[in-house]
Amino acid sequence: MPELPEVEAVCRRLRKQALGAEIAAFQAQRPSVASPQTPDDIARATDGARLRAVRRRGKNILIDLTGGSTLRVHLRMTGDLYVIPDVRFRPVTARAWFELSDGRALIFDDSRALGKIHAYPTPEIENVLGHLGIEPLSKAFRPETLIDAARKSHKPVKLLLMDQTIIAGLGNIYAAEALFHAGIDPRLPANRIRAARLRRLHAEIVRVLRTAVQSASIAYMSPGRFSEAESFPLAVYDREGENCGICGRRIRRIPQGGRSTYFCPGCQR
DNA sequence: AGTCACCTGATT
DNA sequence: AATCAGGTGACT
Repeated sequence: MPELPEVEAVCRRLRKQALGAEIAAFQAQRPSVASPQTPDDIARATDGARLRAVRRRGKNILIDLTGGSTLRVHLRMTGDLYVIPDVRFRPVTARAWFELSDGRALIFDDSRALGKIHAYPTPEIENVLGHLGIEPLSKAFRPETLIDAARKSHKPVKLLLMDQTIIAGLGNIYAAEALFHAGIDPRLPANRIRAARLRRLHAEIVRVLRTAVQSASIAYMSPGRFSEAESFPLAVYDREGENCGICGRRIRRIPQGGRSTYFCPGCQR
């Protein structure tokens, strides 16, 4: 589910459904959702507050509240955040929820229970997220940004792309997809890739993410729970053994940084 | 720079 | 029973 495009889609849906809503109560089915903070910390920051704005920074969802607090929600691997008409309809995988004054509920649904909700004074958010790198869909993300970062790193370029302190929001799927479309072998040390190819990679990162945001926003906004997070075809991700749509060679899967990287040995060199 | 722990559920 | 999963931070 959630890399930058899916998180962005959740933010858009939240704005549509819950901006202005008032929080009546916070409940944590699993206290660790707030760790190292406590459910009481979250309740204190949110009781009686209204949702003022919903922002995204990398894969973080930021909910600014009246009263001066901001919630930071991280979906990690399996999290989702959505509004339902009545808290009694929540799924068993609801790890925490906010009861809204209008009777609805904002559900933090997370089957794997790795996601987090934290509360901070709004101005502190800058420091909390200060380690994050550039937003890849912002104007500030230039080819030179990538070229400079690559020059300083000898790790495999796929791991560079997934480093949140360099680019905020790229994850395993879209890093692999961008590298495929740029024709770059994910194993290449970043500092051994020529500037011209990094320019191409920059363009493909932006293109892949924009496409995915569009797709995810439509998928998440349609009524009911999303089940197919990716409704547009991925070129290499999760396609080990299939034939590449461009050159026909078998797509490979290799471990990188403890996770799977998919790539086409014909197209990516 | 690489490995592991955090969790649950789906798949092999 | 074993392996894998789109993330991240804390270890070695």
